[in-house]
Amino acid sequence: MASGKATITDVAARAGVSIKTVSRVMNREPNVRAGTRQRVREAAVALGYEPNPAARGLASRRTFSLGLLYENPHEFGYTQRAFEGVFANCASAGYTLLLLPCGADGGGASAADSALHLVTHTRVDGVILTAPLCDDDRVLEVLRERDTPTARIAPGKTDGLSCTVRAGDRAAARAVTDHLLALGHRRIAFVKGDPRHGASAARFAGYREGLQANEIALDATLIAEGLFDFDSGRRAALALLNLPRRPTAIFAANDDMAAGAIAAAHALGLAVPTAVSVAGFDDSPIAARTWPPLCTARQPVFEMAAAVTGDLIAQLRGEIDAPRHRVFDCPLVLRESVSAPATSLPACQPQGTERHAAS
Amino acid sequence: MASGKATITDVAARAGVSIKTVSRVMNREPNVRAGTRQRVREAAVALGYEPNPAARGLASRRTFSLGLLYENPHEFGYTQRAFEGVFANCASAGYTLLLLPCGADGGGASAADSALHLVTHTRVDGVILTAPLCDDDRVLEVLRERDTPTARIAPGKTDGLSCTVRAGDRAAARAVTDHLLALGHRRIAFVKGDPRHGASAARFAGYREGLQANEIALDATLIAEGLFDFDSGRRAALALLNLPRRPTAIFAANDDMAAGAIAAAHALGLAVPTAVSVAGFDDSPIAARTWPPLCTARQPVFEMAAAVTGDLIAQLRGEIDAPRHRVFDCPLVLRESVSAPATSLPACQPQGTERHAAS
DNA sequence: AGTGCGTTTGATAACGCTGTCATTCCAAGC
DNA sequence: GCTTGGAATGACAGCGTTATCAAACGCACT
Repeated sequence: MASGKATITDVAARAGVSIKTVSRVMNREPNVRAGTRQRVREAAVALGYEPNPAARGLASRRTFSLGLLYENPHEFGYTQRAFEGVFANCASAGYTLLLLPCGADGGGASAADSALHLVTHTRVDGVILTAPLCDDDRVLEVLRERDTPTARIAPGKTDGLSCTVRAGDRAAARAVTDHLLALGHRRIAFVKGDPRHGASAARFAGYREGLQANEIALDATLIAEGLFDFDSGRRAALALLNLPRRPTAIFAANDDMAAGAIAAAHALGLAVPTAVSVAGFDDSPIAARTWPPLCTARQPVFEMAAAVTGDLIAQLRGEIDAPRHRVFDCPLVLRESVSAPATSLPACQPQGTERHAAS
Repeated sequence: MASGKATITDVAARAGVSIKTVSRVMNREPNVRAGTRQRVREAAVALGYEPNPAARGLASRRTFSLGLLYENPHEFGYTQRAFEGVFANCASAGYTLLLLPCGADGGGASAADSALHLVTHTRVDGVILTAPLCDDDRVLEVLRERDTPTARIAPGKTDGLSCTVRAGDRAAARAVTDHLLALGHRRIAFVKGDPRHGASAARFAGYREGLQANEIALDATLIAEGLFDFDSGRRAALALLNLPRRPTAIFAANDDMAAGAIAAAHALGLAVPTAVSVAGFDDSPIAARTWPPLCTARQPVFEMAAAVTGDLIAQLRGEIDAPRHRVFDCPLVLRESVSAPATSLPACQPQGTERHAAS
């Protein structure tokens, strides 16, 4: 049965009603008698009827699709997890999802141009922005001009117009710092994240707060700049670990950089966590794949993305008036890359000493 | 100028032609005088006209969108790279891309149901399947029933109906094996991939071929089963490295499992590559993030995905008649996880001895 | 000038649905 | 029984394109 060619007219004929009533049933509109509704449903199923999205879109001036705009991520695995969360909610709400990578390494077009394309050419009903695009003024302006409802994942600031979701970055970074302090670390280095991301500053603030609460002065030599990617983390850690008085712990603002820090430690023949502890942030897929596995704070990206997508759809449906702003906790994930500092630091057997200088 | 509300009628009026002519110009159809074409183009630009995809889809019975169906991948990072490649070509050809994760961990619906949804509800013009879905008979049947042009990435077998692209798995696995042999390894273990992937058998065949060419008998105790994910690689390596006569090298059928093997070696206090060499396959993002970095074969996923997408679009446009089947080379990537075997194996300083049993 | 034929253009009918508004139905109230 | 008003239903006009087919055009030949 059902060759996918049935139209609303066929269903209407079979159910003995007008096409308008079929339309009402398919769109879950009120004011249809229960019996009628039932009959229409059965006819639709029997014929394998699926509304034609193009016709629906043309008549209703909606596309039932959302756009997810993102930059090619330094944060390894983040985008995919966010996508899964967004998709989960789109699918259940009957929305279609368009991904749009953009930015320098994303494929040519500027972020604002991509956003423009999304709203003019593709005509999505709403747009979801991930960091750092969600703080890009030109992108936001384009979307505002077109009155496109927008949701933002991990923005630096909320704006009272768009739904947002973010992690409790400061509190979680504070918890990681407290954990290191509780183990006895006093020289804790911090590798900052990409300054374009709002989360970077918040995580750094949590780190500072933790030190302050323990009356440890901020040591500027222990603060390094990073960009959220593996290599910037590796380089930052290399510099930190070559310091005359090197830190006993490195807290990197995300896992990818922390993985880089672990690699740097290995390269210098410093065992983790014996010689130096390393903590990250996110609990991204790589956190469980380093050796030793990364101690980190779990950012529930899937859940965050799903939640904000739900809010956006609710807004599109007019179910909520004011935009929602959600904050998710990031629980500490204890893994082996962190331990109490050694009282003295024995020179460790370097690893991979005999390795080649390879391509 | 251009508020995105201009219709084809506006453009026609401004250019002084009929809407049909505008349509012809917008669709690059022949038989329009050069001057007319020019005038229409200018009018369209001046008004900021963008064709309405819904109207276009309704009238032409096409959606100008493709679906990418994939299982939530064990292969870490693979899907995202494939997506980028597919997207790159869709965007330049004016196609829109719909991602559809499916399968057990993808979000509920079975693969065949997802495929059905794609062709009935979303009505994509074509579908791209990644392994292992591209060898799923039910999925293929659904698509064939609906006459949906299909492209397949890394299928086990070609079928003469759909465009395909795959890596030269056997040759590349052979090259990795040869490399290990050339360094002097004789006890080379192999961790197989997910048997549902066509690539698994091909890579294993390459490994066997390499041994055979060097007249080394296949040692069944050195063959382990894996599923392409980190943990199955870790477990397989753990077993192999606990063998009475352990291998001097482990060749895992993909990088994620190889990363697991490295973790296993570390856990047993075996230095990589001093005590045991580890090679992977894919050159996925994790390959550069392990310690030591992974020696592997580079599978050009982006390029493969882009190529097969181009073929699919060409097929949709009727530019090619018979489906194309492409094979991509996977060049060897030399990195530090592989070296010549030690003549004798000194007991190594175990790493992370003091680590906690953490959560 | 007239004829023929391929090229260029346009009038108009779909495409399958939703929005608007009129109509019908039905139970309650007098 | 007769009104009344809200709930249920339907007729019909778009929505902005493409497809069809006919008309007009322009050029090379008689």
